[in-house]
Amino acid sequence: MRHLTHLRYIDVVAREKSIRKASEKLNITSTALNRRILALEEEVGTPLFERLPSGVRLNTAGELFIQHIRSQMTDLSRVLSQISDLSGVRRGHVIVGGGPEILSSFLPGQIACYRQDFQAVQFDVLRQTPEQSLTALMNFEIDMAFIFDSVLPSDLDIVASVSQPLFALVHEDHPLAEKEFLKLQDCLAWPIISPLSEGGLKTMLEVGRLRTAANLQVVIQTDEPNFISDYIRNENAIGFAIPLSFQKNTQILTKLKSIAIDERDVPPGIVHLVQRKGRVLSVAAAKFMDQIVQDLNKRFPDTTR
Amino acid sequence: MRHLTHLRYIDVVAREKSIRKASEKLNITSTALNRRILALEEEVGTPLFERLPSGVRLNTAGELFIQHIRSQMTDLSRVLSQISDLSGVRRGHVIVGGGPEILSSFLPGQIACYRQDFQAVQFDVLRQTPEQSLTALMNFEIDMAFIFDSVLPSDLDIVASVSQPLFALVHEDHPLAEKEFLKLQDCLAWPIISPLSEGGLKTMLEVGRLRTAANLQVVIQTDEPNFISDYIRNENAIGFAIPLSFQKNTQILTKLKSIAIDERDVPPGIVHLVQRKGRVLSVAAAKFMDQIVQDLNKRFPDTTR
DNA sequence: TCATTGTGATGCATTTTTTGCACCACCCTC
DNA sequence: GAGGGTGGTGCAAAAAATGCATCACAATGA
Repeated sequence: MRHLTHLRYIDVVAREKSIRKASEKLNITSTALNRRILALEEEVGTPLFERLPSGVRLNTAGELFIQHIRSQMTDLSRVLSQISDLSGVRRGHVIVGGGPEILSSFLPGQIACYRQDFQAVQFDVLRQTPEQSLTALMNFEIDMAFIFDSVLPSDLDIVASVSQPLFALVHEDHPLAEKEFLKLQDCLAWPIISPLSEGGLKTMLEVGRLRTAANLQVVIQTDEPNFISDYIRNENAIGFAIPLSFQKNTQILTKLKSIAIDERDVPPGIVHLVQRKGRVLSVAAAKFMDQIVQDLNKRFPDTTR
Repeated sequence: MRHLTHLRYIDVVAREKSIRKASEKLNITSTALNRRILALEEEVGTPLFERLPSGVRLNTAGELFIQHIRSQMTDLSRVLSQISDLSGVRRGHVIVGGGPEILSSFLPGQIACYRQDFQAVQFDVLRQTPEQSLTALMNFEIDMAFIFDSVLPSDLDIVASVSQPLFALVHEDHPLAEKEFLKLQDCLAWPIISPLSEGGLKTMLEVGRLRTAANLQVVIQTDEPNFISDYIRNENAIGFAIPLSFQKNTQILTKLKSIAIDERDVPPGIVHLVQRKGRVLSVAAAKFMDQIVQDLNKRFPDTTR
């Protein structure tokens, strides 16, 4: 869409903070791009960028304008999505952000399920920290995000919240494998694979550690669910995960067993599904969200929305 | 703004329901306009207009699209207004709709007051029936409207509501002129100038008529405040108005007197200041609204918001 | 029935706009 | 002060938008 292209130019310049870099990304000359910007500033009647020796940067007017541009672009794609929905084929582009916890088992399942019905919908899945998700939401870069156990600003709409107790992952031959549930103290004798990044799982485990004064033997720190599951197939170590990361997934649990940690030791974390406040999503994204919320409700009846 | 021009083209075609007529209005050839539309439909991927022998008409996709276009246009002008507000000079364009009741005294005073501070703001004042105001609001043709005693749909935001009792207008030499207030029965002996259009004042008077079984001698029907005031300077007739139509206006009341009608005879009507639900107005329009609401609160302390 | 008048669509020449190349002026780093 | 980075500009070529003349079609009216 030609119209969109024009807007995208400005957007990319703002992101790249350099006309030349942006021009490469857009496959046009810096000249053309530069003149476009000059023309736009002429039309608006005031400069939108500060010129620095190292590139350009949005000034206050530019910040206002770029916000408008971005909201226009997403609005347009929403309308186009609605329009093609009229003709029966649901098209669209859904962009989802989230941490490693939901990227391994839950989200792939959801998207596969959705695409059974609507083949023309394309998905972008981004691995992000909670902070990245928040700014991406505000900049209209993603449609929705999963945020695990993090402080949420007020300019977000929480679409669903699901409580996630901590589970230990062990090999099926592990001495603890037959237990129904574990106290954190039970893990002291074994090597521990701890989450790496701050927040989320790591915080949950940390809380448990402080509560129970358990001196866990952390031998590996990583956030990769696949690494964890592969590793505990080799050594009798203990990994940790939340149900969203392994439920319904046969692959990751092969020869493994998940055991609930006593909630008195480690209180459950909460995963929020959020979107930018007040934003109207495209038909495709909205329906996808619906599906997720319904599925969460089915699997975790205490999900709130 | 060039960008805006493109959007306006489509908008005008939709309004005129004819490419040729629209092209005249836009001072371009029908060819150019036609091709623009074809190109746009190409980009969107589906026709937006039905071609009829008598012109064009929006189809469903077009309706969706035009709504987007209009919201984009007003959004853009809002952003531009915000941007120029950054540099201290408040620019902008405020479009207000309303019935004759508010066009005579209240609105001119408000706009004059506002423009004392902000000379660069331009106003459009449209005389509209309540129905016209409502559709104009929904189509982004006006920023705000005054609606007098009419049913309000739920897709409006009521910014302020002010209760307006009925007043009789008589010449200062009129036998009734010295009274503090009037019963409707007091008016039976004199020629009456009644409002013409349905709704608003007319309805108020009608309610009073039914309640008190007063058989008023209607000799003239008109909605024009100026006509009414001029006429009762000549014949000892009685006109009717609400405070918003004559307050603070020396001109219209010259040699005239306004007398409150007993509220037990005629219950007060309500004037609502409304805007499209959820719409963010330009700085100019928003500040103007603020001023109005403040002024209404000062003059009619029972104003609700 | 046939001419008239309205509608939107299209081929082609013209005008306007946009783009790309080469180059300038500037700033920072080394 | 050389080198590499930035944005800005003059000029010619390329691309896009426009206008004219004309077509096809439908409704209207004599």
